[in-house]
Amino acid sequence: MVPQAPAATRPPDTETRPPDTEQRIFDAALTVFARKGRDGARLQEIADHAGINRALLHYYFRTKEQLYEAVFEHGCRQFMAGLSQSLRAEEGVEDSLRAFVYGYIDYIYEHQDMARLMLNECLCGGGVLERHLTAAIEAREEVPGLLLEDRLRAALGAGEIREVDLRHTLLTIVSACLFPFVALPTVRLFHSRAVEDFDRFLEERKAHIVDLLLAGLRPAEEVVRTEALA
Amino acid sequence: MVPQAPAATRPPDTETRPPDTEQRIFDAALTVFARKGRDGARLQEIADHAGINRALLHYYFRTKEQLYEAVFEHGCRQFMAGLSQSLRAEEGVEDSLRAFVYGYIDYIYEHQDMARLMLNECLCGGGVLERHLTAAIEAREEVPGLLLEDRLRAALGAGEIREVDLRHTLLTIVSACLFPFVALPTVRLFHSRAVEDFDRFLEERKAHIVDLLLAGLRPAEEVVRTEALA
DNA sequence: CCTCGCGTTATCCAAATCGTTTAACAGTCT
DNA sequence: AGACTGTTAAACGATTTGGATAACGCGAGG
Repeated sequence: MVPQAPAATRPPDTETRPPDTEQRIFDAALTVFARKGRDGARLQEIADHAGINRALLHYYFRTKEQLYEAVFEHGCRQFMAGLSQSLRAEEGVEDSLRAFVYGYIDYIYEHQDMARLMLNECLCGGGVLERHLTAAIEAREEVPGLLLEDRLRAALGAGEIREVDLRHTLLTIVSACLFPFVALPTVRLFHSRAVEDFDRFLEERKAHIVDLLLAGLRPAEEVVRTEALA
Repeated sequence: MVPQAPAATRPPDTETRPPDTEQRIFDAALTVFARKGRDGARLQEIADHAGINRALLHYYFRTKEQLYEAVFEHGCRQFMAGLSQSLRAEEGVEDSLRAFVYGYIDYIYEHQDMARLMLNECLCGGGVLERHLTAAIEAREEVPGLLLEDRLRAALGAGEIREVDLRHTLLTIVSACLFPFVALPTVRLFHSRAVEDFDRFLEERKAHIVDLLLAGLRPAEEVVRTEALA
């Protein structure tokens, strides 16, 4: 009889010293799946990355399919939760936007593999990703970005920003933050800074996005004032 | 002795009726490689997509590696050439930006698989993509976007746009145009329009990007004028 | 102390699948 | 008829997956 996932029996949290093998498998699988994709990934490579025997993968997760599902489910939930938690709520629109961009880029930087895994899912249909995301949405879990959308909507109602399509604006913000990570090899060719000092490149990027967006959303009140004076 | 790629002997263009098998293989391989990646793609699936026998793949391209290389090389060159050709040169900054965004999105729409294939390459290191791109750049081939960068630089020098980092601005534009395609399954969840009527969604997107960018780049001359009047 | 259970490894196995090769077949051209 | 080309069916070897087995180390508990 093959024992079921031992995680179910570990909650008593014995005094043993298993150096968190399950987490190491998660990390290794995430890395390999993100690069090679669901089908391209080899169990042997995952086992090597985790520094364990291949048979142990079957001990924790019976099949490759279940491993992928677990990695995606676990990673997705943790990713979304951690992300929405790291995005502090601010009062004003300007501060909200700045906090989002800075928090988003910082978070993605720390979870690049998860971002790549999600994108990989998108490339091959996105069935699994869609399922998990809709489940997260229906479960009323906090979806990052919706908070910012609310802020923008309020600001738009108050005339603090121009009349723009909020959904498209939000998509543009996310694109500007996320795309450089997933397209890094291409970005490097045109952005020497991203090669020499990636951290500094990201700081420049944050400032640029906030600057461009704030300028793009600012209401053209000066024009009105000018016309009023004319 | 296995015959070399018959394309080399076909230039006499015999009166035979081979319904362009090579092109069908290219298209099928592009589709499958873009979704499953270099390792994840199966020759059987490519053959099925092309409606041919698996052995015929080896008749045209000796190995899977060479097939991938050929698809990438051929597709990449054709993609870049066609793209830079479809981006008409305009005089003013505003028209240049508009032409770029509209042309870029239209072109990507017609070549989504190639875009996805390139991104897939990025996800697994980007070695092949980097090699082909640097080769294209060194060969002085026209790289899409550089023309727009020149226009923006000139406009910046003439004070027609705000003082911004051109490289980051260009990256933001490309991100805003490209990301929705590669992340489509996710976008669909938040953008109902992208599900119901993708074409109309793209039209909205073009208009939004141009609008936001023009507003974000417009110099705050009204403020100056206002101050001058004061 | 011994024994048991659990995490772990080494090893092996059957079945499926993959990439590749070979031989043969059906046309067309000479 | 013979040669050549595009194509297919079949087969080969290597790899991958899922699964099983036995054994080892080691802490917990009797």
